[in-house]
Amino acid sequence: MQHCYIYMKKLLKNKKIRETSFRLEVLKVLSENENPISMDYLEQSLPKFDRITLYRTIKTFLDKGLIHEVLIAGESKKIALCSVECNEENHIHHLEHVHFFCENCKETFCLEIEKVPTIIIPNHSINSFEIQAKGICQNCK
Amino acid sequence: MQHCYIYMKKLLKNKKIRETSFRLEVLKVLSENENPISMDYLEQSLPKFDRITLYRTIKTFLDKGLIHEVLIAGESKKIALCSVECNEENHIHHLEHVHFFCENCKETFCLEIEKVPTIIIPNHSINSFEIQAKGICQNCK
DNA sequence: ATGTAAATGTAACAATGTTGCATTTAATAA
DNA sequence: TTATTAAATGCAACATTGTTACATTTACAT
Ligand SMILES: [Mn+2]
Ligand SMILES: [Mn+2]
Ligand SMILES: [Zn+2]
Ligand SMILES: [Zn+2]
Repeated sequence: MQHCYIYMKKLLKNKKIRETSFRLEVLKVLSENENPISMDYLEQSLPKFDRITLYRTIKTFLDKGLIHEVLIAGESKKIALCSVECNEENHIHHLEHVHFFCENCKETFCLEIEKVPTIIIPNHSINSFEIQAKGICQNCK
Repeated sequence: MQHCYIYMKKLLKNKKIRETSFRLEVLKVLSENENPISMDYLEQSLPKFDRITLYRTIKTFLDKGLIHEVLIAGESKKIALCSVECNEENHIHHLEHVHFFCENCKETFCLEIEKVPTIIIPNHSINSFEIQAKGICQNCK
């Protein structure tokens, strides 16, 4: 994950989000954390911030598909950067995005795994689905 | 789903939750709704209630495994009764519990489907996992 | 450089969740 | 049945989280 401003500015531009200094600060914190972070952690990581502007920033980032929510039962809501799309140098395919919560270190991870077999629910048409797994992470084993 | 008080009282007893009139009222609303409901809906469905007691009731129900949370990205938190365990008369096996959000009628469903193939994440040990699907439900097709 | 729509900061407010404590109640023992 | 006791409740006061309105500032296209 790159943290430089040029990269972050490009991220905003790609998603048609106006570049402001505050949005770059928020994006910097998100970029520095590989794993999903809570609003609480985000606020503590920002040097100075206006609470209302932060809410609006998060809403904008969510609406424009720059970040996504990570909801694990019993855990506080977290957010994480969406993974970058394929480009000329780097193609990611046949991978399924899952959320993993480690019951030992309490950390939440966004993981890309080999595509799991299609889920079928009789008489329902599925447009998308999410998987949240709990267990013991790589580092804690 | 049975709604009678004898059944609800048994539910509480089985989970070692003290029987009180307020808890029976909450349980009644949950029993009357097959699908997960929001706190907001629950509050509006209770004849009279104390907000603080309601929070504590929900916490107790969650802790004792009588209800479970249903978290869908972008939707408000919902709760639903846990399905009844197997007993002498009725055995349920090889079914996986999934949450389905209908993008048309905006309803959330708890569904039991044929067991999906095991999900494997390299170097992680999975104790449990949840699936949240979005699409069009049975009724809306 | 200028115009304009978007973003920000301030304030006031609304909704949601928590804690302490005195009173009431349910479950248990006598 | 009654007495005992730990749990649940209701109230108040508080803390956290999220929203709205509006005047000011800023980004960005012309
Ligand atoms: Mn993720
Ligand atoms: Mn469910
Ligand atoms: Zn871990
Ligand atoms: Zn539907």
